[in-house]
Amino acid sequence: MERTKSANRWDDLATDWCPVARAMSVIGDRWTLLIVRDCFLGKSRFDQFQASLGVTRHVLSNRLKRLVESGVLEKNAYSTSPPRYDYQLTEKGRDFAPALVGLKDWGKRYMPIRKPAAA
Amino acid sequence: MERTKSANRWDDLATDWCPVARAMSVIGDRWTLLIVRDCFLGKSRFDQFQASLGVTRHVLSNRLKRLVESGVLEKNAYSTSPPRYDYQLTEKGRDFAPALVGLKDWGKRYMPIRKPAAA
DNA sequence: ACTCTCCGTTCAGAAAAGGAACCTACATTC
DNA sequence: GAATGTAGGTTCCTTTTCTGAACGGAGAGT
Repeated sequence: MERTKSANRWDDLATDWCPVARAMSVIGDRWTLLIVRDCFLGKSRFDQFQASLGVTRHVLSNRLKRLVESGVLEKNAYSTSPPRYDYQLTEKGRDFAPALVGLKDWGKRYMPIRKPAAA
Repeated sequence: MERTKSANRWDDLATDWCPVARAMSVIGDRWTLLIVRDCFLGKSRFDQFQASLGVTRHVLSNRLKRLVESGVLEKNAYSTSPPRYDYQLTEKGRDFAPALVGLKDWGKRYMPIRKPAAA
């Protein structure tokens, strides 16, 4: 593991001077932010995320793992008889709400809905 | 909701029902948001972004192209004698400020600076 | 015993990102 | 007037990540 090299690659964002970059190191990967959005919309289970996003199970698994590691989500067993888990927002995750609202407002204003092709 | 094929892949985000997802279709790719941040910090030229981010020129070129296409940035010739261009935020880009501030605040609060390894 | 659901993991192939060199067009210096 | 430098890219090849689809395990239902 040599580090001490790159000027600033993606994996170094966690230690960047800029708080936006550090935020991106947690939620900047493809799909991650949309998983968090789904959590705000009440989704909490693997298959719910998968159905909602259409992301591959492989990537979803990876993203959930990273979100738990970074303290945005918590993995809880909601059933032990069949071992089942769900993912809940932590305080760190819930406090992401203002940023998400900012993105929502901008998207609402500047990215109006367009139909995919035609009627 | 028949979608004919993909439930919801990355490239379909532009037409998603959710404004956050539509926002992500513009600024959700790796590095894109940090380019926008750099614009807010006064950077405007290709090599400035490249030096600031450490992203490859190839990816940077692609991201700038897409940001111009989506109306977040404008490409202007600031010199014709040596042909030189810079990238400026449009109104759409400038109005991204609240979202960026939301991310900054969250990063500042929940992603404190950690030193890369040790001295 | 067979099937179903939920929560993943594994594998091969496609797409994206990384790294470095190269190119254009002008300006400067030798 | 040939080499050198600078800004803004493009091209090429390798490495990493994502996709798509199948497989697995641990109960539950029938």
